[in-house]
Amino acid sequence: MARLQPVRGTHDILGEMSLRFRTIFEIFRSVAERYSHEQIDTPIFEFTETFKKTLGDTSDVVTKEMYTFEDRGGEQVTLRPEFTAGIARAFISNCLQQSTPCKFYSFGPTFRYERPQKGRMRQFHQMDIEIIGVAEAQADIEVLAIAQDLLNELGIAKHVTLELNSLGDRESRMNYRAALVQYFSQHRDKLSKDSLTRLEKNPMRILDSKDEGDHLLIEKAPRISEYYNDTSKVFFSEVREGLEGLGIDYHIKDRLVRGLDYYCHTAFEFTTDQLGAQGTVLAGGRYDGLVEMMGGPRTPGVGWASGMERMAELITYDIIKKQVRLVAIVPVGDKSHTTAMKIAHDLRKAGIVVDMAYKGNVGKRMKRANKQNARFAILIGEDEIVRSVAMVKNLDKGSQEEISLLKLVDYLKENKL
RNA sequence: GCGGGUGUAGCUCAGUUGGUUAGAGCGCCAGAUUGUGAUUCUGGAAGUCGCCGGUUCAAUCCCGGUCACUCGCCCCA
Repeated sequence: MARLQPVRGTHDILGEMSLRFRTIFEIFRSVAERYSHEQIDTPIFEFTETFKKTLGDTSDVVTKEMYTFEDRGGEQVTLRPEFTAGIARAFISNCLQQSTPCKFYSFGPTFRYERPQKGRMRQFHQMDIEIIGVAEAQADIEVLAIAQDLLNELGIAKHVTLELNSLGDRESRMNYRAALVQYFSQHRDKLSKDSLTRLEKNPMRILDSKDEGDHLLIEKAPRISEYYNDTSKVFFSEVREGLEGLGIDYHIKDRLVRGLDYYCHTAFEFTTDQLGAQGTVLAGGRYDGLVEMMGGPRTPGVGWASGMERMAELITYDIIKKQVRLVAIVPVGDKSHTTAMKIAHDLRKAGIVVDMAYKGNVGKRMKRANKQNARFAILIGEDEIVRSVAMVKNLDKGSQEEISLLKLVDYLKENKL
């Protein structure tokens, strides 16, 4: 059969996957709102400049991963490859510096033109948390607490570990970066090909290299902790103490880095070994330079993003929010249709989930009810109509009894729909 | 963007050392059972063997290209 395929790297979300998404989002929303975060929805596309300015002209995301096009008015626009830039733009556009701290959560599709693999699509969905306007480490701690609560409630915390690092403030990071460049430049001949490119473009990323040969060099490379100035040290220890106070476990991974210039201090990733090469389930950090870089007032910020598809792979079936079990209305004989419809309508108005098939004899309709995992089938024939009753069959038990139409709603509710 | 693997029914997969009608299980549809489902039994539909081209008397099978998926790299959620 000739297939109509969706665009490469995009997927339809339906059936069980849709249930998984909904479960994840509802838990996310519930956790975020408990921390008094408010929802913000920014457009899924922005002027290309918004992303270029913040992500940098040389980053991979900008150079090869953006979905960019010219609209009919001649504007260069880009489908968002991440949330933070759009939210920071919205912060500036809406003059929200007047109402800091801004605690946001957001959710939606995100686009990167990449080669698809497991856990990596061209259109994927992220959940996002940001606190803008707070320079204190409490914000970092709180944002991590949200993440931890989310993972706990999704039942996947046991498969995930928090890797934590500090990049230090700007001064510390610049000094460290210089030291790294100097060190690796002395060992150019031993570096992998990829790492030679990184040395030019993004030297700190060498620390994350998967190349065996690089590992030996990385072992002896300068450590970022040796370059923290006093403010950086204090800030990092505040974050760590805060996490310990809340009982949030973490592992310091001093090779965890961020390439982009606006990142500072806290950087973290929740990773799992259950998703192949794409082990990062949730990641973020502090970005004190971002809003200013976009042309807004100097404003600190911290946040994270999490990939829903990756989460959806990890959650187990028992946590998935099941669809409410429905009641199937089964008219018996053509003359019962109108009354059956009316009963279905009344039950729906009472908040009960009802399905009535469009055709078929009783046997077919019962089969359908069973396939839909209905809890009750309600048979309504002329006989019942005359006596104002319904034959209610419990499909789990196989038993059935006549219930007065007047008591039907109460009966169904009592029997836990 | 780079390298490897895979592509047969809605799903999971057999199969053909190139040969005439391509199979199974599950699912789906129908009947046994026109006022009672999940079990059972019987029957049925469903495939241009991913697509295009090449080699051949003959290609689902061999070769090339292409598309999609997949594993890894780059990078990232």
